[in-house]
Amino acid sequence: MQDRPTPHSGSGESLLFLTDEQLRKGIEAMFFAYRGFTADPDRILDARGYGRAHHRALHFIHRAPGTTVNNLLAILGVTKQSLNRVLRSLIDDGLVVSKVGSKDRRERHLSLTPKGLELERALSDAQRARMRAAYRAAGPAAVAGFRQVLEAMMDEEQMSQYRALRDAQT
Amino acid sequence: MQDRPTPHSGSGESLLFLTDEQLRKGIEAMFFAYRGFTADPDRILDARGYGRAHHRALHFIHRAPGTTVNNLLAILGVTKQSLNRVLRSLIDDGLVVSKVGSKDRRERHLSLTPKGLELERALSDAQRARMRAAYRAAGPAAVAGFRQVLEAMMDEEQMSQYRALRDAQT
DNA sequence: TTGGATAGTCAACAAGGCTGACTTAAAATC
DNA sequence: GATTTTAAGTCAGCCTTGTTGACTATCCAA
Repeated sequence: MQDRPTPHSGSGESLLFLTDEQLRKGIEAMFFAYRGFTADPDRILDARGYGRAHHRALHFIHRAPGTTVNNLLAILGVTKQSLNRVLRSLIDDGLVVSKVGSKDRRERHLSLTPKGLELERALSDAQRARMRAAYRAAGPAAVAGFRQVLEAMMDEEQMSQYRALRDAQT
Repeated sequence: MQDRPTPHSGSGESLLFLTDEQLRKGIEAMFFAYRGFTADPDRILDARGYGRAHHRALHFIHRAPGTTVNNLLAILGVTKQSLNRVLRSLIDDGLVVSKVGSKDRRERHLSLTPKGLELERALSDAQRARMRAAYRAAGPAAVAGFRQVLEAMMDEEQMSQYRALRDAQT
């Protein structure tokens, strides 16, 4: 395997631990871990005929009940039609309700029905359980580092969306 | 799920930081960070008419030159047809070569052409640059924690694939 | 009051997953 | 030597989820 001792990463200030080798391990860890991260919800979704896109919509509607379609669009970073299709099936199946805005009647305010809350709960329970197990196995110090690196990996845009959610509420 | 209390500090304290709130932040951090993680390669791929599937194939062929189709199938976790479609375009475009095995002539051994190496390099340079920036911003201790949590998040299967690649090498 | 901007919907298409059935060639086994 | 298994590839057809572009409804400001 041609992983020579970092031919081109040797900018003088480069810290000792930032070899291409180390970075590559981080990249691959991210790839495989993301698969684990989504595996449990994926199984639940699959059994009910939904996909990851439905999960994302449920998650963020749950997080910010009454949010508008446009809001959700920005957070999910997809196009209107992509979201609309997913939202349509969730609404038709009675998991999400869409209410015309009272102030601005162009807007639709989204929220979960009891049935939607139930599925969201099942999904997030599964995902939290895995996250909890990983956190416990790694310990508090590792968790802090984990979050720091993830946050440093985001774009400005993602960062501000993340921050808004992170600091909101509860 | 192995939710046994782990042998580190006091169990009271170790439970304290595992609130649903903390877990939720971790989940959302993972979601937004993964977007950042793939953003740069996605732009490069898009410009050349490829997708993430092509990136994954190039990455793992680069990592293990001479690997077989079956091998790649296992690592990527997709079906033959799915991989074949992607591989076909990479071969037709002259980025990947498929050579009949000399020992077992049923097998096809895959490797990158100079052109394939060039694209792989562009993609991994971009991804490494982001990872490097994140690592630098977070510091060595955070990086260790980052890797620990990610590894704890994998399934058994992913873990062994990851380990094989991690420990292989040079 | 009209013209532009904004929120949302709908139609049609593409990428990349999937399953299942089948072929070909080679290796392994009986 | 005949049979079975394995590796790879192919065809057909499906689904989800991404895309663009055109359209409707509503609001707001000139």
